[in-house]
Amino acid sequence: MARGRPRKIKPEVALDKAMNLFWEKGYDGTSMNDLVVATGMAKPGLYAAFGDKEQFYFKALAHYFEGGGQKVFADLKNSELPISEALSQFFDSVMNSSQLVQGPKGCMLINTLVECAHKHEVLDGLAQSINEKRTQAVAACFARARDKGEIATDADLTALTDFFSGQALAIGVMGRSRASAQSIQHLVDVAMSILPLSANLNG
Amino acid sequence: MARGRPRKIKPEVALDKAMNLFWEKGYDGTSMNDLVVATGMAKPGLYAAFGDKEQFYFKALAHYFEGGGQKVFADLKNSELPISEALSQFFDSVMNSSQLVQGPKGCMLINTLVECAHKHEVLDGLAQSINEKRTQAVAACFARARDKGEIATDADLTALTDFFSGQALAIGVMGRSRASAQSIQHLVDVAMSILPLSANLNG
DNA sequence: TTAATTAAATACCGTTCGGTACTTTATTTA
DNA sequence: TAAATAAAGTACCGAACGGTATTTAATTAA
Repeated sequence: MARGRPRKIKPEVALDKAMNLFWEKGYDGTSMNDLVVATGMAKPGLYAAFGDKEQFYFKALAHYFEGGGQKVFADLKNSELPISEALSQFFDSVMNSSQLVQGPKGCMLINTLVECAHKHEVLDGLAQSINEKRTQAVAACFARARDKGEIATDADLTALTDFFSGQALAIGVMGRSRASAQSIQHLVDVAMSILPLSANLNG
Repeated sequence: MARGRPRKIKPEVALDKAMNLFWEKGYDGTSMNDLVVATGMAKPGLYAAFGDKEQFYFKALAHYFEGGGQKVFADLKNSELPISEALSQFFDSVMNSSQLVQGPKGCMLINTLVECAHKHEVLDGLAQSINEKRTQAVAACFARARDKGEIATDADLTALTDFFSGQALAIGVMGRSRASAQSIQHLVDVAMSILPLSANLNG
């Protein structure tokens, strides 16, 4: 066993609680004292475990991605389902995450891009990288669909990718601003109705 | 003429400069001292003219709406153009405003919804109200198009409204996070390609 | 049982925050 | 020219901020 006084709180548990607080209240809106209360760790312990506030937020955002988007994006990228079903599953995941009834609202990535990425180079780098991963997952999904003959060969896959990837941004803002579940579903339904337009009619 | 020492700065000019600063740096990211520097007014003058920080931001957001969205929404609502052209103009305006090369980035309404609306009831009220006005303008546009016979009578206008109104949210986040103009244009192009699906084929 | 180790806990640092009291200056009216 | 008015300018308030030095408590290795 490790020497010295044992930890009262597992750092991974503290990080998860910190993530939820940053998610809900944002970077500037969350003070280190708020984090002390939320995690149960004393302030010097937080600095020892996670570094300064910027590094702490960075780790919280990385944890957010690892606990959610990473798998969702991989599922989309690797799905063997028809593209309409793969995208439906993707949007279901995005909606579920952005509309949690209790706890933080919206998408922490989008909150970061809007609130604080432009002021913290390090956070901007991570946020942009996660943002690109989502777009790349959608792109991979369309490339696969084209290879499988589901999509017309003359369809503009880049434009379709930008469109479907961008819908996640709208969903995140709607979740954050407590739009009705119905209106979010409407947005997704209409967006999905694009797909038949691009279908390979010879397939 | 007014008695007493004359104003060094016109309040309307100061409000416009304050709006730009709030737009760029957000509520928590903008300090009263920042506003003193940006407006050229001393701090007690700001409080006398605009109230406390929350009231100041409220007036800045209202000014933002009056100087942009209000006209854009009215144009969309009252446009006699075919709906495809009316919506194209609407999206052009939204893109232009969200992609300003110099100055604030993104859409101040969306920045407000994401960053601070949930923490300030008064700001939330105004932001929600502007948000609804955009959706109502899109709805009015579709209702008119239906009355003119441009849209199939069985089309789901509510869903189409939520979809097109929601695209503005995606555009705002993309502008804020410095997405390429091309990717934003892609999103709009694909979204607009929805319209023929809803067209009245007998019209 | 003692020394070494590690974390908890407290108390504090200088800075910046939103907000205001007070003094000074410029102008109009009497 | 004197009184009244209104804004500018300065200086400051207590509180909260991010961050840290120091002491205390709990555990393991010797």
